[in-house]
Amino acid sequence: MLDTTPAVATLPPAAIHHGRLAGIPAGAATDLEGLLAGLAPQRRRLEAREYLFRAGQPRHSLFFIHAGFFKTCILSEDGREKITGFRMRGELLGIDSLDMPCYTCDAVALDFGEVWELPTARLHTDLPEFHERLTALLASEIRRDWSWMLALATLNAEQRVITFLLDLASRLERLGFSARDLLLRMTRAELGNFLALQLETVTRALSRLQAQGLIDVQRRAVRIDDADGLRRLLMEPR
Amino acid sequence: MLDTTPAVATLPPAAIHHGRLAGIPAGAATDLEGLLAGLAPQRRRLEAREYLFRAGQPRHSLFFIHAGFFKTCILSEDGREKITGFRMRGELLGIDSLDMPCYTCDAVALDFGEVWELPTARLHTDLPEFHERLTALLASEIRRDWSWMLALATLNAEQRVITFLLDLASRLERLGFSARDLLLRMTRAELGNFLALQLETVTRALSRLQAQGLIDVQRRAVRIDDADGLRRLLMEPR
DNA sequence: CGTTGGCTTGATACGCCTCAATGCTAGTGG
DNA sequence: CCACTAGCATTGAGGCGTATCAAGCCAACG
Repeated sequence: MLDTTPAVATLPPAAIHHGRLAGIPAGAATDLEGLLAGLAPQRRRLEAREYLFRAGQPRHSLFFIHAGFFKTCILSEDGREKITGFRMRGELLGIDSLDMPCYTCDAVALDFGEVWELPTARLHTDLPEFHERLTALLASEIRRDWSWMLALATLNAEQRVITFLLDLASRLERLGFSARDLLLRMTRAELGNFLALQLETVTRALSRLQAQGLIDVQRRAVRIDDADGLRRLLMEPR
Repeated sequence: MLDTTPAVATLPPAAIHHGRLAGIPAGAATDLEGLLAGLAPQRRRLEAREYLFRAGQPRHSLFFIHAGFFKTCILSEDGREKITGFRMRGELLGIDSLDMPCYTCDAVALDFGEVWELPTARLHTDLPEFHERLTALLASEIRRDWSWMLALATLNAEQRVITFLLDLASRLERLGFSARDLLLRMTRAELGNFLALQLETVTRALSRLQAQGLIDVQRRAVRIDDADGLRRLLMEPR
């Protein structure tokens, strides 16, 4: 039987971020969390595929992700869609529309999730020092986006998938989870959308990496067997 | 003889942003400009291809573009490069590294240029209300990046070039210049880099659009003859 | 007037997309 | 407990769009 929590098999129960709501992680708190907890924010739980907000809805709050995985995506007038990022615990949703009356992207839970609602009005009055943090978060989102733009423009399909896996691994590790055992919360189609590839191409890339013995793929469960081998492939011309 | 200022042929001399330094534009000021002029900032002039700053250099200032065109680009460890944007009068350079001790991208003048140096320390003390503006600028840079990520991921070569031309036209128009007569300040290679295409592909796309009578290309001078025709091509599947 | 950097065009190759079929897993209801 | 189903993932075959390589062109400049 496939364990649904491969990423945390070796970690204390407190670190479990998978499983149902009982398993809300207590460990691996970010420093942001302590700051925001002082506001006693409204908490909101979401089910898989539930929208936290949609582009166009009036915006009054930011949301701190306390548990779960989210995607943010934008939609053009003619229906083209792009996932702009996969967001996890410790990140904020809604900062891209801080200066707007309405949200400018959709935020969707990929799994269950819990967010803390942070009305921007209250942030202003109760937590003025937070403004500084917000600037830093905005700037780092820009750098992150640029870095993905670079990756999508200069790497081939296999290299993009590798970049995604290594990025996910390092983010999970920073939260206290295993950097070897990943559980992808998104479909191949969503991954392809984010990486500007077709879902079949993602599948093929994963299969090829597995054939080379670098990773092990069991549908959404990916084990990284040879991170250095993956990094070596990133160095190749294209 | 090719006029080097085709974009402004029908505009008053004050609006000329091309030509040599004598032609620094007086018109089309952004509201930011008035705010910043009060600081009596240090001015700096740059020649074509001159670096305003490079990634890794200690960062103390933002720069307001008073005249000229710039590109910002990032470089990966293994030498892959990506132009993250072309910046013009009224925009700020350096906001992406606001929270860092060093710049995280290169900023290069594509032509002559004049910038106003804004030491962040002074901004804090002398212009506290600017913080709000900065947040808005950061958020809108994120949305702009996302919008380009969408374009690069979902449009074909020709459509990307069209999107670039229409975007440039509208930005120039907002500054008070012609939206029909564009003068590209970047090489085909730079344009290709930005659009995630090879320079030959950019050339071919421009040639094809010209063959359809939608634009007229004379090297860097591009005249938009049928903007609606261009927009119609954007709607097609891909 | 030669040189240089940038632009254009052509021929060919190749990586990814597209379309189609099959497989796998989890969930559902008999 | 076992069909049955629905959704997602995998694999294959073939076509297409862009990259690559190569040659020639053009304008600017010393």
